[in-house]
Amino acid sequence: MKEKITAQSIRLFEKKGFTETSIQDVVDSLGVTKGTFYYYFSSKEELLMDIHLGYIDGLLLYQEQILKDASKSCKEKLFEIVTMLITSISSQGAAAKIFFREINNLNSEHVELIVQKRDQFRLNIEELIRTGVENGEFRPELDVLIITMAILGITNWSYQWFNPSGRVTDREVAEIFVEMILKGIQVN
Amino acid sequence: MKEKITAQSIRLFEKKGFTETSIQDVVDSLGVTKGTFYYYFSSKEELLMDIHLGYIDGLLLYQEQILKDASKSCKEKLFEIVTMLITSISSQGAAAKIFFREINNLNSEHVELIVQKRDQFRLNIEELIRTGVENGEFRPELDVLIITMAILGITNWSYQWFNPSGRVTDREVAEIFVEMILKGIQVN
Amino acid sequence: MKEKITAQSIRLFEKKGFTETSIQDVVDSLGVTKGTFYYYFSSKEELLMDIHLGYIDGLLLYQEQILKDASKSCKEKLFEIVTMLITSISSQGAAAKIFFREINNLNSEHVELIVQKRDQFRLNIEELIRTGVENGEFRPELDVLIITMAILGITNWSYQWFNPSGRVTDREVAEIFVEMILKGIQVN
Amino acid sequence: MKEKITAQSIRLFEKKGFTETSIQDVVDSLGVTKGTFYYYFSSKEELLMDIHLGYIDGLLLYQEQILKDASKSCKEKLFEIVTMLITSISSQGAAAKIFFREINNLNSEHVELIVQKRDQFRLNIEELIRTGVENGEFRPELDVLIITMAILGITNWSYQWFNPSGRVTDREVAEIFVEMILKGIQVN
DNA sequence: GATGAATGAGCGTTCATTCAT
DNA sequence: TATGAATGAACGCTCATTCAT
Repeated sequence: MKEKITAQSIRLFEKKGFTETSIQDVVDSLGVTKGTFYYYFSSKEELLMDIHLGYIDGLLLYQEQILKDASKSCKEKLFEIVTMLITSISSQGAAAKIFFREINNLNSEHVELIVQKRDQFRLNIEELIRTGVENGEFRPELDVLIITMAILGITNWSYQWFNPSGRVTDREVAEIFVEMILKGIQVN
Repeated sequence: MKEKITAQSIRLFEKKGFTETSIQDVVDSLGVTKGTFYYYFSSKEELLMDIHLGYIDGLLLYQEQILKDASKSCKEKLFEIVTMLITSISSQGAAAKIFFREINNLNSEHVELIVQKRDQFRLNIEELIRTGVENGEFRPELDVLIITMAILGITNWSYQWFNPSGRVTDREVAEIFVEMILKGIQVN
Repeated sequence: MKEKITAQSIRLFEKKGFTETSIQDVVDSLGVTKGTFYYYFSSKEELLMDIHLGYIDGLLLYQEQILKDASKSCKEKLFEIVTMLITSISSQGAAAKIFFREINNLNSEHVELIVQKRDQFRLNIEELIRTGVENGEFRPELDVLIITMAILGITNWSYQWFNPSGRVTDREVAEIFVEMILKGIQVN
Repeated sequence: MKEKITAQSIRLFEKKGFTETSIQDVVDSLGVTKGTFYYYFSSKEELLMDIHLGYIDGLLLYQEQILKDASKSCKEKLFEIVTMLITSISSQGAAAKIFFREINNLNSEHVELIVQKRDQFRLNIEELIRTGVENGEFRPELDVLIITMAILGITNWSYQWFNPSGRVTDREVAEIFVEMILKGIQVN
């Protein structure tokens, strides 16, 4: 039941927004009562936090697996991380939208925890870029921090537009993105 | 007075969010009463729409000026548009945050209008890239639509992190971004 | 309107208890809406605090007037204070009941303030007894603190049973009380 | 288990109040579940009634024992009853507070029964005073009903302030009270 | 132009109680 | 005996909006 509530909430929060979706909306759509909701969650905010944690923890876990694989180059790892992000947006689009859009509806302690985890994710990419610079894969003059923000912008922004059933698959988008990140768009 | 209300609202909406900011908050912080608000605005949503229009119309206007300058190359125009976006986030940070974050609080007609304008802005960039491909500035195999989304992601995402009083100026960020967009990050 | 709400609330809180009386009950009985209530009071607890302050401040003010009258003996002052308490319970019975019964529904800060005022009222009586002992009106071996509590018990308890329209008037009750306090009940 | 629930409830009801203490609070603090509570009690109100009965029935029983002792004078009996009341507040302080404070949370039938028992307790004291008047121990002009209320006020009020671990013991308080009741406070 | 009293619909949350297991 | 999922009614409170002045 807790999972049913979470799943349904993700759907509704994505469609109507967190604040605009009432607990009543959630439980009505499941044919249960508000009491049931509060049996499983202590507050609406806790539910939102659950959704946030479910999303970011999954990403962090997968990112770590990618990064610790000593057999791959930095370029390959970058490609895999970008792919992972687009894929996650593709497969968990609703949760992703909530994650990027509704963070301000968490209380300050929870915001802090989520921001910490987002920071960790970003720092891991910074580290990857830095390593790539050091081992000669990436250009030495790069401003690692800004470049990392650019890469995150490219990928994260796709929650705003990427359509899993559109012309281009998630993997193809990732390939285009990485091609651009590595080679740029100009003719040499 | 209408402008004072708008300006103050932008500040409050950015800090606390649109839904979490009440009309009472706005008028209290200005030392006037709710009646005054409703003399100038027919609804809270109209105020939000005003803020949205103020932001996007400014961008569109400036974008057009950049694009119609026949003396500049596509690369140069791209640089100017990127700079404009970062600068706008730098100088109108609060309005930018509201623009990207609170669109769902507009009613459906207004959402449609804003989306149309955002689409126009994007289509203009697509057109610019396409022209660059055709005239040999950009690589011919580019997927113009996805690349445009990547560029928008890079720039728009900066509303999430760019700090005008930080280490790097808006212009420097724009330069780093365009350098990356054009040349990529890998060593050739 | 604020006074109408307060007056009606006193009536309802006395009859049904503070917790058992809802804001809905209050506003329904006045033919207004909840919004009106919250236009005048920031919370239900604030209303309760208003009622408490209205009661205790009135008593303290009157008590001071009695005590500062240099022309009266301690016995006379004691009689006037007892009379005042019974009379206040007679004329403001409902507020008195709420005052004695519902203090625990105030928040901790407000409880502290009210307790402080009740303490002040008590300390003033202690001081009166002490003065009476010193000037030979009262017996020298009295335990002033406990005696004060006994006097307060006699008077305050009357909120539980005193009926203004009963056999004995408030003034008569006060006379009986003071007679007993001064002379006791046994035959000498 | 039923006694454990009752004992724990008395502690919680005294600290937080009856209405403010939920069944959940009670069962959580005992490490059991709500179902268990409803196995032993048919309602929260029944539990409160149990507490009331436990307190008043004890007092009535003891009062009867005191009163039927033909070897004691009315003064002595009065002293013993006052002592009993202060002692009960001292030893069962929490239950006493609940008894005096939460009676309004009983349903009307139960209120009636408790009031009846409180009345019986009071009537027994009235009878004692009346006998004392008739046999010459107490002054003949006393208003027995009001005097009884005064005595009850003195003793019952002590649930508001008496501290068993304070400067004065329960027995000493009783002695001071009875001394005052019998002789008054003025110098003859 | 501006006020401020009043509305009314809705929201998040609580909690005593029930009941199948 | 005891559990725990589920209910449903109520509650305190918020807030965008209206409107007579």
